[in-house]
Parts: sequence; C-alpha cells; structure tokens
Amino acid sequence: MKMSTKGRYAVMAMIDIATHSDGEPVSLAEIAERQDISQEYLEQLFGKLRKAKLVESARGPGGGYRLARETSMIPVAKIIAAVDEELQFTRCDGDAVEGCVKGERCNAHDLWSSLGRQMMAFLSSITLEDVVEKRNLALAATIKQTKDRHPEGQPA
Amino acid sequence: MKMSTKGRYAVMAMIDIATHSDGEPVSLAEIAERQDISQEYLEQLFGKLRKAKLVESARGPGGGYRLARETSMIPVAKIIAAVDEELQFTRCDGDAVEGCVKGERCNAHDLWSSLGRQMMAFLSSITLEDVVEKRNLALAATIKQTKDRHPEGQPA
DNA sequence: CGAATAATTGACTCCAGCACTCGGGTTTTC
DNA sequence: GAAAACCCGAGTGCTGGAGTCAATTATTCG
Repeated sequence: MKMSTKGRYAVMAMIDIATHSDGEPVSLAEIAERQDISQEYLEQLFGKLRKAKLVESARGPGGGYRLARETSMIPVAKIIAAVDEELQFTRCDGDAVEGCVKGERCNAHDLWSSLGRQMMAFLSSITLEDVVEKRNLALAATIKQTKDRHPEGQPA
Repeated sequence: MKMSTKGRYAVMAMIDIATHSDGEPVSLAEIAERQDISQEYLEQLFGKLRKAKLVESARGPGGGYRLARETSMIPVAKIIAAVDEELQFTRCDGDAVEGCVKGERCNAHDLWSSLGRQMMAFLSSITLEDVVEKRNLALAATIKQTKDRHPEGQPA
C-alpha cells in the first residue's frame, strides 16, 4: 500500500507556493530547488494542476505559478486527484464491481469500499490551509466532518 | 495511491476460510477455486500468514489451513501487514525522517503521518469478524475507536 | 508399504507503470 | 531580441509486483 511520488510532490509544491508567495508568482526553478524535485518533473505535475484549476500560470521573466484560490478552499484530496490517475486503491472501491471475483461483489468489497471512503473523507476535509498552519490534522478532520454532518452546529 | 493485490488476496482468503470452515481445515485448492486466485500465488501468501501466526496448517490429505484464533481476534490490519512489506505509504510516515527533503522533515510530513495513522486506526479496529458479519464497517470502527479512548464507557 | 494429497520452499520470469529525462516549442518582459 | 519562464509530447530505464514452476516434505488412507 503506497502512494505515488506524484501526489506527494504535488502537495509539497503547493505548500511551497502557499508559504513563499507574497503576491508574486513562484517559479518552478525555486520550487525545484527548495523541495529537491527536478524542474522537468515539476513541469509535468503543474500542467495537471493548472488544468485542474488549482494554480494559475504567468509566463515570461518573473513568471511562475500562484494559487488559483485561497488555501482554505483547496482540499488536499483535490491536489492528489489532479496528478494521480487513480486515487482509489482497489477496483472494488466505488460502486463498480469490475475488480471483484467472477463478476460478482467479492467478499471483501464493503471493506475496501469503506476504507476508500474513510481516506477520501479525511483528505477532502483537510485543506492546504490546515497543512500550512500546521494544525492538528486529525483533530481538524474530525471537527469538519462533524460539521458536515450537522451543519446547524448542534453536535449529535 | 493503491493497495497491492497481496493484501487484498490475503484478506479475501481469510474471509473465505472463516466462512467455509466447519472445524475442518480448508485447502488452498478450494480457496483458489472460490476466490479465483492461482494456488501457487496463495501458497506464497499463506507462508507469510502462517509465520504471522494468523493461520495454522495441516498437511496431508484432508489438510489445509484453519484460522489460528477467533475471527474477532484478527484485525484486518494484521492480515495486510503479514503479507504486505510496507503498510506505510510514504517514508515520511512513522517517525523516521529519511524520505523527507534534504534530511529534514518535509513540509507535508505531518499530513502523511496523520493519514497513515488514520488508516491504521481504521484497519486495526476492524476485525475479520466484522467483515464476515457484514457489519457497518465505518460505524464499527468509530465505536471501537471511541471505546479505546474511553475504556470505562463514558463517551467524551 | 505405497500412493495420493496437500503443505513448504525458493528460485525464477514477465512486464506494467512509475519516475524521471530530453528536446523542442511559445509567451512575456525588459 | 535575448533571457526567463512556462508548455508539451515523446522517450527511457528499471524496480517491484504479480504470478509461475519445480522439487521436497509431511500426512493420511487403503
């Protein structure tokens, strides 16, 4: 069970921009240097991040990338999803049954499905802001997920 | 982000034994047939499951494998850990700093670390019994994790 | 005993996909 | 118009997962 470097690098790069941008765009060269990732590889990733509308680019000298929205509006899940082909871990995940045994739901289907939902819930509830501010992430996630279920503020 | 088939297959096989065993050991041939996994591959996995003391073997005709303990005493996390080299997804996970940037903690360290803990907590709290009984897994996990934090039964 | 059954072991092959690299663009600024 | 940056598609090497194979040992049953 592991995550690809693409997702990791993308999140690292986004954090880098968030922490080093003072309005001016941040160049890939800077990010590459600070995060120790090859610039060429970053270019690939940022192509996808841009298509996903998570960053905006500025060409020419002094150009680079800046975040397309506030950090509080960028869930980590979105970043990973933008660069990582498949966020799911098993083909069982989701509602499709294709990966299951002999065309039927496999005996562990609910388990994987449930696990997938847990992770998605976690990564979706945590925003770039949370990470940058170094909040207690597990706690932040719990609070937000509770809020989602009880939008009017009355805890269960 | 994905999970290896080893972990998937191992859990499927354990569920298979749990549901088809009436005291008699279950042979790999049966499991292979029912779960549509090659017997040779299962042999590898069961070697590890045996070493992890999750199953016991019986050789000779009528032999096979049986669970080494009750299903309620087998957390899914243990099964996966037994066959999957690394349950962690990033080298950032855990306390080691090796995978991080330039020998320091990378800017996303806490995030991965936190994510890893979430998954482990989930998979550790769910037992083979839960899966076999087709319980509501997310709910089961929440209840047990709450119990862990408040052993005397007083919910927060 | 001997034959059949099944676990046990370890070495081996295959290959998809990841993790990059490379070489060319184009746009913008000064 | 030169330099700084983004943009993009193709190409490459190789690790590790996924699965096979063959030979051995242990057990049961007739």
